[in-house]
Amino acid sequence: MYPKVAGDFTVTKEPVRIGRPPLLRQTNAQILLRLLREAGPCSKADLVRASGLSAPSVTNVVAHLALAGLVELIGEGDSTGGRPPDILRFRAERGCVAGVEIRSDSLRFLLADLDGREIGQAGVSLERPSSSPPLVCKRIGAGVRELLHKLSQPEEQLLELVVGVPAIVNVQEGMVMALSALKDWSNVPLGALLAREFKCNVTIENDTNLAAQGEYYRGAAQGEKNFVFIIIGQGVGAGIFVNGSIYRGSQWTAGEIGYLRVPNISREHPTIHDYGKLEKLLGAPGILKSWQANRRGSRKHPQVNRAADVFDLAAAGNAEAKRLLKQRATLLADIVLDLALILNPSVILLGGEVGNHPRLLQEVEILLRGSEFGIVRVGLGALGHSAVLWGAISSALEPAVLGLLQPSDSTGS
Amino acid sequence: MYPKVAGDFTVTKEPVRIGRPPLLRQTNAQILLRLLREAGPCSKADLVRASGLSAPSVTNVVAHLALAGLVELIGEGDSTGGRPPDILRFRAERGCVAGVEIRSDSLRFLLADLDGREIGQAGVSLERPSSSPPLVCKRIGAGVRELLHKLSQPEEQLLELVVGVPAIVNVQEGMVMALSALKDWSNVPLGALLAREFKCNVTIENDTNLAAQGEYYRGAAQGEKNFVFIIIGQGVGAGIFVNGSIYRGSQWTAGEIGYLRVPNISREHPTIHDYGKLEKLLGAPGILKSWQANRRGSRKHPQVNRAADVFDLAAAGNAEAKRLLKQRATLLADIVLDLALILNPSVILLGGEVGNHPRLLQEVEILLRGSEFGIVRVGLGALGHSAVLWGAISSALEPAVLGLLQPSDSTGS
DNA sequence: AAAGATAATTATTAAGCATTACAATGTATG
DNA sequence: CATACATTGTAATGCTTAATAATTATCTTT
Repeated sequence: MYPKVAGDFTVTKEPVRIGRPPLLRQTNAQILLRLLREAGPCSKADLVRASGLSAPSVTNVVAHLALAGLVELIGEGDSTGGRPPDILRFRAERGCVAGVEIRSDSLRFLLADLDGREIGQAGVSLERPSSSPPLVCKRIGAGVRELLHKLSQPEEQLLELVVGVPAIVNVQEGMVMALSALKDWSNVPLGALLAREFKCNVTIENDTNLAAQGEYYRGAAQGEKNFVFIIIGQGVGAGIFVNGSIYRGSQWTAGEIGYLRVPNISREHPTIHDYGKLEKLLGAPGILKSWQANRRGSRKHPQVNRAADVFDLAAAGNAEAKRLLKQRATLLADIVLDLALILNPSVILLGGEVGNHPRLLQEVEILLRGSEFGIVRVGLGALGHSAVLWGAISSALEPAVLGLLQPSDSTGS
Repeated sequence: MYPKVAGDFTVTKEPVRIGRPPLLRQTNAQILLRLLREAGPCSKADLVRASGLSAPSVTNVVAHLALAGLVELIGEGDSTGGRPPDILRFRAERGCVAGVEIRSDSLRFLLADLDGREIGQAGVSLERPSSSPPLVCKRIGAGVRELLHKLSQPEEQLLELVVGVPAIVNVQEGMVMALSALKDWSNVPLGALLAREFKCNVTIENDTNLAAQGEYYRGAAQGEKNFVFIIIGQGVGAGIFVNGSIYRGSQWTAGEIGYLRVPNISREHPTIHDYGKLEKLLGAPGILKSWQANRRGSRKHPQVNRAADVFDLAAAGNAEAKRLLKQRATLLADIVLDLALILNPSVILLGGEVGNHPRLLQEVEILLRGSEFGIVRVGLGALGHSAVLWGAISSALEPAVLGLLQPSDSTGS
């Protein structure tokens, strides 16, 4: 009497996350592991109180976690009037994760255990500034392997690798889509290339996004679920955090604020292979250029090497430098206000060679004073150059641990 | 040997979502119900195939759903070579949800069943433009009750009420924080006030956010997980969708783009109780004011009543109107580009009395042509005035159905 | 009319958590 | 120093839920 509709179901895309019995223990294993990692070593009884699970369940889950090598007993604790507890510990040495930062002229590596504690660092410089993708992959493979070996970590220990690239990145497919600095880095399947070098999972991510993640993980944005990290160095970019995680947009280009139209910026159409007008002014080269253009060789106009030197001169009282600083701060204040109005973040952090200067922050704060709307705390990033690597480590930790939890399904019983 | 750490756990904020046995059936009930609602009436066998669950489990879950009144048998279907299936149906009439829109001079009501199908509409005008909160609450109570009665829905049928307000809203606490139009609407606990009128759950939300939700639900943004809906009427505001849901920011003020600093806007500090400079230009009053200021009573400058009339004149070829249109379109194009650069949405929709004009869209599209960056599809909202109400209905549906699913826990057995 | 196919139900088995009972090992106290 | 009491952890049993297998019901096909 009613038409068949079975066919409609075949279009269901995902396999549907069904609730089978093992789901319960997996869920509880995640919860107990998280509690253990957050609270540090503790007893099963502590976990019982913290989780709300019954004691036998905790015992059962802990046994499975121990079998997966994620947890171990480290002896007895002090008694509090009864049987002394067996103290459990998260085995952070069960595996390690690696963060890689690709810069225009060098590579940086950071290795950390499953608690996110640094095991070792390394770096190599790329002889030619614009090396080809396959060569960079080889260098990354060699660099990470060397670091592992130096720290006597067998290669199987490496569970997750996250790479930060100064480019627009399709994270899902591991594709580097466009890189303003290097022309031959368009549509490079970096994830696939690196997957050949390592057996572990490889993730490619935009470096600015990772820097924001790093500040969230152990920098100036801890606990801030919605914030923006503006990085001003050679170019200008922003990492946007929304609901506690990186926001990438619909085509992976969120946060490309180098082309923003703010007051005092002439209108022009953004193009991919060139810096935006705003970026040209606010970036380090733009500041140096402006300084040199006005330079008359006097003592009031000393030679400088870095953009930050100009700001230092301003701090020292140099009038011309102060004028330049104020001009750039005005630009930045407009960006900050626009971001605050659109996104209403709890804080906007400044970073990068230019952005990390205290005097610049101070000027911006003065310019923003008096607003009733778009109020936002502005601050400096706390991690400096290492923000990207720590963001990579941070992104790698969760999938690494989850990966170790899944096989416990098959090893069960 | 090791210090006690039990105390650390007491600071754990949430009660922790533990995995107890009932979780499984709840999860599966949600999944089956979603499948049934998406695919329309079907048999248990169809659900078995679609979900991956076993037939007995489906039978069990369906029995519970039927007990909760969410599902019913509507007879036998056609056989496909064997026993004819019992066709199941989602009982959309199990309850209803209401959407309310508070405008400066009127209230609008919309009632829908659990399938989101309209049951009825109503509206009342507020005699005084700035009515006090308690009075508005009474009007809402009376209006919704009257509508329910007219449609012979018992009051217990109403499961969820969502109210859209043209103000900044703390959704979590149901507080109307600030309303630029009405001065006495600061820090009004509208949620608490309305909770006295109705026994069901009440949610307060910003009207622009709800309008975006509406366009996502059944308008021009269906399937767009990241988009922005710009509404230009009296003022200017934006509803931001991120990862498939409303983004509200850290202090509920995301999308307040009326104060944005774009080119050709003089810098000023945003204040809460006044429109922003940009808002003053782009809003309907600003357009009318500009038109009237240049007006010389000639045939080339006819009297107009609405801002959209000016755009109509531009479409008809009036040179002065075309100039005005282009000027405003330039402003809007700057906003659109900035939003596209920061958020990289898949589409930006225009709506509201002014924003919904095709000629304005056309001009903006022309101005944005040529950009390689910040490319974004621009379009018009499809729902017009009813977007807010449909957004309210959309937001109400999920919690309403989930609310009916929970008690099935206690009614079990 | 008999055989085969599809739908739904009814045991039966397996996995997982809660409750209860109990063993192990301390502290507190007379 | 011996006993009572507190705390931790484990073992045994029962409840919830889902998967598997077997059974029944009903229709189509030959």
